[in-house]
Amino acid sequence: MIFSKSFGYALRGVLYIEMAGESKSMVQLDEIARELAIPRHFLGKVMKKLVKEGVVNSLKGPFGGFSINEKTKETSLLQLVDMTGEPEEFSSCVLRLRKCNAKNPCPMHHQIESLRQQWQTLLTSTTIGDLIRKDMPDFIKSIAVI
Amino acid sequence: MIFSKSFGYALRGVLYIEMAGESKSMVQLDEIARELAIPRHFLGKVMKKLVKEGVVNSLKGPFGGFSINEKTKETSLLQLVDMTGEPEEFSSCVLRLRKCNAKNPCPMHHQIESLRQQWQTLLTSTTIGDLIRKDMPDFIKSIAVI
DNA sequence: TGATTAAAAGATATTAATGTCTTTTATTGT
DNA sequence: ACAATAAAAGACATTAATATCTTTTAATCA
Repeated sequence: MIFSKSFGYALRGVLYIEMAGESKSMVQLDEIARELAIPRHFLGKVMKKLVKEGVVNSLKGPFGGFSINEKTKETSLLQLVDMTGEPEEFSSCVLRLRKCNAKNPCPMHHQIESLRQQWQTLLTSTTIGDLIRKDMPDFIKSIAVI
Repeated sequence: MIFSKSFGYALRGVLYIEMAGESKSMVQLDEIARELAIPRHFLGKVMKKLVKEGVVNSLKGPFGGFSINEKTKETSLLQLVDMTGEPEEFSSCVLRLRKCNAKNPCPMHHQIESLRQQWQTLLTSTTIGDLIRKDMPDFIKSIAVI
């Protein structure tokens, strides 16, 4: 496993807001949680973080809910990973060896470092908007419930 | 984070047994845990699994401890990952999207699949013996305590 | 046989991630 | 102001990974 459930919830949640927001201004937690089969209150906490970070907007009260903003589509997956609190992710030696770094590399350091770089690049260069643009029709199925 | 602590303990533990075993026939849990700064009893449980899988040998009683066997150096890192119980690892979509597979791929499916493949290949083709052979002198520092 | 040693096994504790439930706060319309 | 709505916030429960402690089992030696 690479990403936390929280990350998956955040990503699918934002994507759902993007999609459902095309036909209405506000998308409510109830609907998102129901359609994506995500625990409602837990999703609420995850979304709260994204609101604090400015990735999506929210409004309380009647006709309230969540909506996308200028930042939403520009947000990279790596940012989303950070916001949903992956503790260190790729920071230390994935083999969990000590004192492993470029100067004193473990035997697999360079190979792993290459993969890590590719992975990091992919996550940094891919934005939420990219995911929307690519192949929307099939993709809609991907974020929905099983 | 990619691998569990258990995996790291297992790998460092086996490597320590390999190294320390050069000068004595049996390496004891006490010594391994102390030198690698790993919780003793927890390491014991991890090592127990490896013994059950035949990756290392163990002997109870005085002059007992752990020792390597024919299988030790041939064991791949992927096998070690499995033995230390990563639940699913790379099995489903890392973005945690549903219904994501080769036929109905999520937008990042192919890029991620490529990285996953590289990673899997690396873990499958690298054995514990490989880690020992590569650059032992510096490497010894890597598995030891901070 | 009995004492000692060390792994194996079992029971329990801690911690972080996840999940659930209740209360509070902000917004809207009457 | 009041009722209704929906997110925010807080309290608590569950689960899995990790950690600790105790008891049991197997081996050695005197």
